[in-house]
Amino acid sequence: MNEFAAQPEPEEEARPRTRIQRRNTGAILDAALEVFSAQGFRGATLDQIAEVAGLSKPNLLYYFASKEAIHVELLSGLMDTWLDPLREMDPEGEPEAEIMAYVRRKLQMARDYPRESRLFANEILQGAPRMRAAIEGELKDLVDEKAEVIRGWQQAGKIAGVHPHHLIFSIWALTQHYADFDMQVRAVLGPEGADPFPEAGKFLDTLFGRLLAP
Amino acid sequence: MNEFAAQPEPEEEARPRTRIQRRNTGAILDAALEVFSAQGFRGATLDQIAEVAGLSKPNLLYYFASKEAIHVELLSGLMDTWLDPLREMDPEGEPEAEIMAYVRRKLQMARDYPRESRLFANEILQGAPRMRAAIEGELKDLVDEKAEVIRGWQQAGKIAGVHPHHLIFSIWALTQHYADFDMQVRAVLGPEGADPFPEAGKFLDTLFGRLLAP
DNA sequence: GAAATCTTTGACCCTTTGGTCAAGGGCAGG
DNA sequence: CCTGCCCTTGACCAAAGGGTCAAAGATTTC
Repeated sequence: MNEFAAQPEPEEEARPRTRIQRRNTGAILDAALEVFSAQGFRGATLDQIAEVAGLSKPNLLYYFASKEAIHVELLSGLMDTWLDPLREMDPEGEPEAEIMAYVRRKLQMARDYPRESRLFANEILQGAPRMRAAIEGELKDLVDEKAEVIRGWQQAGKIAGVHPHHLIFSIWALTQHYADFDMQVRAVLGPEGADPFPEAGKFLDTLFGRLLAP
Repeated sequence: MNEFAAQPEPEEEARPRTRIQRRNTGAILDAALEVFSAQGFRGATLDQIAEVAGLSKPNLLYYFASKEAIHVELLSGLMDTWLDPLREMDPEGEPEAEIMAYVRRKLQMARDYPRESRLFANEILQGAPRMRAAIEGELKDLVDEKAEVIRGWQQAGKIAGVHPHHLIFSIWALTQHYADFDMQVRAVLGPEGADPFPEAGKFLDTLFGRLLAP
């Protein structure tokens, strides 16, 4: 062991240790998610985030180096959660059931995590200035991998031979729409359709059922 | 149906008269579309818009009262263009063909007017603070009307009996996705899929063909 | 229970940004 | 070629917003 050893943590910023740090960084990230997803990066202000988090602005900046740092932290944390439903798609499973299950998981995410969906949408809309690498790397790789699985299923005659990448895009578009365009969906459905999701679920079941039938 | 139809021009600001006014307001609105759609309302600055328009900032404000006024002008001009493809759906036409044609028109708009699509998406994402009225009025009314037409077609057994409103949402989601998430689509498809639209068109033809078959 | 360390914040700073204004430039009509 | 009305802009302004800092409060450690 030379004296250059003993580097406890190889990478970047240390994660929160104390109870109080854990609580505050958590509160900040949650508040930031709230504000960024509703206002976009430039639309959000540190004061707003601080207020939602119940902290003072300088206190925010004690935990995060900058507004940008908070945003980056949110996004990088998000990517995994976001891709999990696709990761779970099992190459060994029953093809149609696997895809339908993926659709349902994704719709559930739109319902349960609309803020995350909007944060993501905002970022992509602006050309993903802070996520390009993750999109072109991690995300593309996973999609390519799963597209290959789907192609296999199609060649085995298990499901219809539609373009795998566009199939995945269609799942994203149709499910995230209910989070990202929530305001419009609710406005159009009016008060009767208070919760659009049950009906959306039925609709998507039909749609993908028909699309995938061999 | 109602007698509140179009009045000549009783309201607000006078439209541009002179050649020079027409040219400059045009340049400003085009520049603003460029900048707002790429950066969002708060992300855009008057200086950026002025630069793209080739005018000085005070000169912008000679033509428009405020940043907000430019935005509002853009959005209200947009609404009509945006709904036109749906308006064209003919109740007297052949049901499946009418809907398929609507899908194609909408996809073409996503390809030809991505900035408008993103401007719209930005606005809805933020909860439509400047368009709520138009969404809840004009847009909802048109959608309700067309949903009724679709329901008629379904009861006549011409197309499958899927939820009309969600059918329309699905058309919006699937077509606008190619404009709003363009960056992601291209990143995932990689260099081979340089122009995603031809393949997207084929995919959507299949998808809606299968969905609508009675 | 005092030193050492971690949290918190009031006050402050400087840049950005939406918006104003008075004065100067152009251009049409007489 | 002069008068009057558009058009244009350099110079400002005030507010907002990201970020800093020194000092005061808590906590933890020994």
